[in-house]
Amino acid sequence: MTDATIDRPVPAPIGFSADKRQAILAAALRLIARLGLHAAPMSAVARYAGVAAGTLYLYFPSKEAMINALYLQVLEDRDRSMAADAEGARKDGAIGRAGLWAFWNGLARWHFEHPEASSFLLQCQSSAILTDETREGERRMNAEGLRNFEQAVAAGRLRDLPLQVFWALVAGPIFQLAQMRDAGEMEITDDVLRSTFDGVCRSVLPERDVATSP
Amino acid sequence: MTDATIDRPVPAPIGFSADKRQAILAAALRLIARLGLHAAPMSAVARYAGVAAGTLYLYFPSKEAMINALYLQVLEDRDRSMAADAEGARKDGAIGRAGLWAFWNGLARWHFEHPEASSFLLQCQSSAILTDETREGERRMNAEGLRNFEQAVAAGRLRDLPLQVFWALVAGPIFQLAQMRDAGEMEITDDVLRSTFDGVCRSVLPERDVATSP
DNA sequence: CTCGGCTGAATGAATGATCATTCATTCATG
DNA sequence: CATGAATGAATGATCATTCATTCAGCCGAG
Repeated sequence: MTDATIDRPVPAPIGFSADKRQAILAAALRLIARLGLHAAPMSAVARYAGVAAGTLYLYFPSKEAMINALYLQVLEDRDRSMAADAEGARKDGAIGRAGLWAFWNGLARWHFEHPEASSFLLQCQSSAILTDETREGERRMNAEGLRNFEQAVAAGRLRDLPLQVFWALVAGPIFQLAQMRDAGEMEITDDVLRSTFDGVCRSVLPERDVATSP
Repeated sequence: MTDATIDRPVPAPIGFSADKRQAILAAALRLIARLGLHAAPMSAVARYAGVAAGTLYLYFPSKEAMINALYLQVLEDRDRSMAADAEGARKDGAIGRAGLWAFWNGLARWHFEHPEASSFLLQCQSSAILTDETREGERRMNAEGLRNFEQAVAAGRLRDLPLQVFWALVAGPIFQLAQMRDAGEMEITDDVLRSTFDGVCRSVLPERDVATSP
């Protein structure tokens, strides 16, 4: 038993087949969005993913772990999508109304174009199912955004607000619209997005930047 | 069997003992807030309420019905509390910054002073457990507020926004703060409330009213 | 005032259903 | 043939819900 025998003790570091893992997560997402976190049995996830029940446990140690993994993956998808949308608003963080639009619209559009993922996120966030580790992972993901935020505040390109107040004012309305949409209480039109964004600008931008452009 | 025999076919119209019914609902609220909608078994609700498991079913036909009843009751509590807080802002609907403060602060304070009830509401709203009937009941409860809103818009005391956008801008930030608080990510101080409210004013009040008072 | 029986709220052990999870077995692949 | 991913029936645990039984309080008769 030399040191060399310790090489790659586990052949596949994450899962066996990335496709299958993905199919499982996609099935879980759909079912949880449709039925709710409570009423989505693992057996149904397996059936929907086209695998046997036991297979789920080759990829995830438990249902809770699967949901937590899915949560982080959905967050990553959202971040990636927002980063792509923000291609225009470049580098240094030229906030102002246009920069905020790039950020806000990216977040809003993702939530409205991915209703299942959006519903899943909102359910997880208010359900005591996320572990401390997952919440820690989320915090780490947001570190860069936090840095940009502080920079923008320091440069006077955002009103001087605590980060959490900023997030509540910027993201809170989006999540609220998403929830009303999920409840079938409204449809999200471009007009709704525009007028909500206009309100958000007034709440977090310095006055001189509010009216910069439609 | 005359018509007279039909008198009072059921002695107690709602439940048997209002106290016991209340104890059950209070227990359900605490447990669901602490453990989450999924992990709150009826047996635990019964134990916590100091009654036997079977007793729950003398007061509610099912767990789902119990949760829906609790949801409507919590909404009524919140409305009552907000109405009491708004004693100052009287009659006609003198909105402006002061009137909005009466409304917004009432809503916000209730959510921060009743963390269990607040958490319960947020869980229900994103979990597909509310029936159409319950949602209809909620809509009926909000009818008066809707009328006041339309009046205020017509009188130019609120910016001309669709109702849902208004609600997203006013309530969305509160719910987001409540959720971050529930996740242990922040503490709600008076400063946080003040600066959030300031942002909300900018987003929904006409400019002339934004700076009326702190 | 007292006693015996009656009512129906309350009980909690039992039931049946549903799940998450396991593991002996299968089978495709190298 | 050997490996190990995949299977899916079986397991054990947990629940929501039921129902036969209990018993506290009430009422009419004596």
